[in-house]
Amino acid sequence: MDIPENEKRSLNFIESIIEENLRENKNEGRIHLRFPPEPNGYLHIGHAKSICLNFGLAESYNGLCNLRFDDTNPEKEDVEYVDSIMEDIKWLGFEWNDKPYYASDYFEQLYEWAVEFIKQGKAYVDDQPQELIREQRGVPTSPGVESPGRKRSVEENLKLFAAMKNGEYPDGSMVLRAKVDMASPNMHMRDPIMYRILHQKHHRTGDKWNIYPMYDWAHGQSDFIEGITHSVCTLEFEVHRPLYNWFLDQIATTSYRPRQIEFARLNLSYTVMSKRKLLELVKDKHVKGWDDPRMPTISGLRRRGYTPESLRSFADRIGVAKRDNVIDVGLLEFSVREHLNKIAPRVFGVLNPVKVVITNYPEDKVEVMDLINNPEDEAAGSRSVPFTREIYIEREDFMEDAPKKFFRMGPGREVRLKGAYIVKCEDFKKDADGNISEIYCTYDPETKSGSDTSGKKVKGTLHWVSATNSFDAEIRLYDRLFSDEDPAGHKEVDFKEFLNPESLKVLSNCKLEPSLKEAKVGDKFQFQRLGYFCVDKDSTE
RNA sequence: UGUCCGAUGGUGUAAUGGUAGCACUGCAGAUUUUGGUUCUGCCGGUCAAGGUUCGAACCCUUGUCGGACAACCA
Repeated sequence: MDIPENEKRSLNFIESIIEENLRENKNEGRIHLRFPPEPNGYLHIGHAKSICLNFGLAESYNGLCNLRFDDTNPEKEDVEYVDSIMEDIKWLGFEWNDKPYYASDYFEQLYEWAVEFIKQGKAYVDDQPQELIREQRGVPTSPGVESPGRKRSVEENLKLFAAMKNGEYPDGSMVLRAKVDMASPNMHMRDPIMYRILHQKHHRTGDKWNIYPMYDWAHGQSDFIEGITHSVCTLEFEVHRPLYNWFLDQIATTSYRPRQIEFARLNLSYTVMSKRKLLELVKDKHVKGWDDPRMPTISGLRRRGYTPESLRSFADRIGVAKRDNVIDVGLLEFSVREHLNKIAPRVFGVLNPVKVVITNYPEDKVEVMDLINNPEDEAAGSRSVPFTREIYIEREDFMEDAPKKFFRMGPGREVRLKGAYIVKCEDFKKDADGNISEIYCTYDPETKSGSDTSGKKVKGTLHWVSATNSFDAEIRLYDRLFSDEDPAGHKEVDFKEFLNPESLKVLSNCKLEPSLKEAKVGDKFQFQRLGYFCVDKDSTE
């Protein structure tokens, strides 16, 4: 990376740690990260932050980044999620090292290590009821009490553990616990559970296992097996770190150690981020699926028209630190607009049309106007837009009694039709309900766009679409899903109470310029003076 | 009454003992055939009190506030 010294970006705290480790040649100077999603839901913008962080760190330090599915809880996990996760990471533009890894691939090794633990007296089977174990663990402010299982002989433990594995006991009847310290002020050190009995089919290992490792026993060991050097996770795992290190110290035989580093997860205003709540929105049909354009999922944002670039620049902008944060959702929205402004072709679309008749324009004439596609990008070229006697403009662009600051059309006012002529409103007609039904204008032939010889200056420029050379389309207007800044932050009120009833508006009678006929699913456009739109996957001819 | 973590404008994030900067937002203006974009300017901040030091956002102490931890979830 060739960054001039004076423009050198300052390091975030994780980069500082990495550079320090590089200087001291820790782990032979290797940099190896991993992104470890549990395949129990779709990835959201918070995961995008983590993906950009982990894969980005690997990129900038010439290291590697594994994709590892943390699939140790078959009750919640599914291949559907595995597939969507891989798709989202690829779409974001990152490549994982080698192949997708799975914690479930290490079940055998984990089991062997556990047996070793038992032999060394570092683990024991506890057959007490779950409630009792929980009770004995105590509370953070006072020590727990030791389980009678602690005194079980190695032989007995070995026998019991093998029987657990062989499916001889029912779910929940026994666990394997590490013998650490029941008096530790850190709850995670109070003889943590390493294995539970679960007669549950796993999406990869099938019926092979009747016991499954817990997070703490699986995660650090997986890092270790894969040679991970920096294991980046979110703040809530901070208290797990002593246990993470303790387990590693028991199994490591060299100085190599992965190091767990915690950062603050992303919070976004006006949205919910927990997988549980997102799942609830999907299940209760408040949205049309995980990829509903209002969802903060990566697939939802993609469908909404976000680009990978915009998400990556967003991730850059929000930074990485350890303090809790709430990012203004406006910053995310800014990031797409910023990118789309540069790449999206400008087109004309009239969402809420009202007809305008240009009375002095020949009835059958069709003039082909040449319009610039993108003022931000000369290479984008231009396109043809037909201009005719009858056109549509936006209903909101006409006002019968217009105030001074209203620069658009009104009786007696002149405005420019962008890329065409300056027209003057001469008259209008209303229907029985008092709505404007038709507007009558005259145009000035001297004012043709690009060859204007009139010298006229007008305040307003409107977009328009030919009434005879356009087509109808359904347009969906999306707004924020929640009307409250922190929908999940109210103890007494369910977050769903804050659902924005106006988050989706479907407009059916919109008029689009002919060039849009060619548009394909995923294509993004700026409807001039309106905003950005993209072709949805369920679009029809 | 425990342990751990954190605290810089409205929101994020830099400054790592030496001029508190950047981005978003907001406000004002300029340009503009998008009330867009772009450009310029402005508003606005070191949680508190002590200490160390020539000098502290930064180091120390105490306090305050916020968060995490008591699933056979991750």
